[in-house]
Amino acid sequence: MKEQQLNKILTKAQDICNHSGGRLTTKRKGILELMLLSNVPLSAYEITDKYNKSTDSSMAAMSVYRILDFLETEQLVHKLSSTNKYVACSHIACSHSHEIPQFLICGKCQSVKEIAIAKRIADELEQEVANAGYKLVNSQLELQCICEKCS
Amino acid sequence: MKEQQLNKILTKAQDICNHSGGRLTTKRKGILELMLLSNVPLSAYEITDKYNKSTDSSMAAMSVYRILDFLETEQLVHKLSSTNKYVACSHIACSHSHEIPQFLICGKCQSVKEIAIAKRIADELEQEVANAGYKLVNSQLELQCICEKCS
DNA sequence: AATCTTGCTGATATATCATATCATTGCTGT
DNA sequence: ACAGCAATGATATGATATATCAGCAAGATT
Repeated sequence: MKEQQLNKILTKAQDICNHSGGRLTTKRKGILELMLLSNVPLSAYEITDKYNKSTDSSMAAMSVYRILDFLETEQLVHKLSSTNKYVACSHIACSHSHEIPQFLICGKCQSVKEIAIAKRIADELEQEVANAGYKLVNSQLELQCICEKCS
Repeated sequence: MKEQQLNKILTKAQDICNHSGGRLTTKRKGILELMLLSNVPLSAYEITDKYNKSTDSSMAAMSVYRILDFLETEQLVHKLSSTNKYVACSHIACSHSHEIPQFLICGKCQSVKEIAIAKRIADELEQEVANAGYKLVNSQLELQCICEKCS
């Protein structure tokens, strides 16, 4: 990722936080930056290690979990519940409103692509769920895939 | 669940294991039965506790994990990776070949309904994934819902 | 500016989920 | 009966996540 692009995203993230009243502190920003620069999802403990190594700091994992909670609330990062890892949102700098995220997770290299599926499919899925008597509350999908490079 | 129905399922499970060369031992059968009788997915440690209470036994969690691995391989149980819990397959006694399971997980009461979505939707989903350059390897979906009773 | 309030972080403990490894038991086929 | 292999026991440890209370820092109120 180019530095210019990174800065643009971080600035937008700052805007989002300002707007919601949250504070994008130095540490929170540091965690977000680190996640934006990672090609793969990271566990909370991996994030902790990376952060501490990159800053000669010693933040506890506990703090990282709290910061991840915050960033999730601001929709700046997503948790992949199938792998217990976390990724930066791919669409922070996009102006359009956020779609419900869908993740393609490569089973070989662990890379993740965040896509938006056609609304029609999401609707059909919701209809199927409704047919079963249930109401869909969150259609975030985590799909186990093989990426282009690995296949 | 009626006892007659439970026995039918357990007999079918026995058949499946015989066919694959696996052994449905007393303990494995006990764990499967316990899971079939549960209305909600259970964690490995919850299964361990239930089993030990129901039999004055003291199986270690380690053994339960191994047994769950076995039962998963035989497709008698499924793991819900979004919640780290395990459920008995709803279709053990069905004669038709197994579809890829899709789970509707109630966010309030934790109950789970295992459904098969229309093949057309699955195909469309796969096509979208292909458009993104990825290849779908496992389309098991875990959908966060609210069930009829809870809504 | 001093104080207050709130939210952020530190620190520690503990709960929960999962795997590694080696020893022992017990079926199964010969 | 015996050898071989699958299943289980036993113990240790790693990985993920939450609870709780104390201290600190930034903006709000006076």
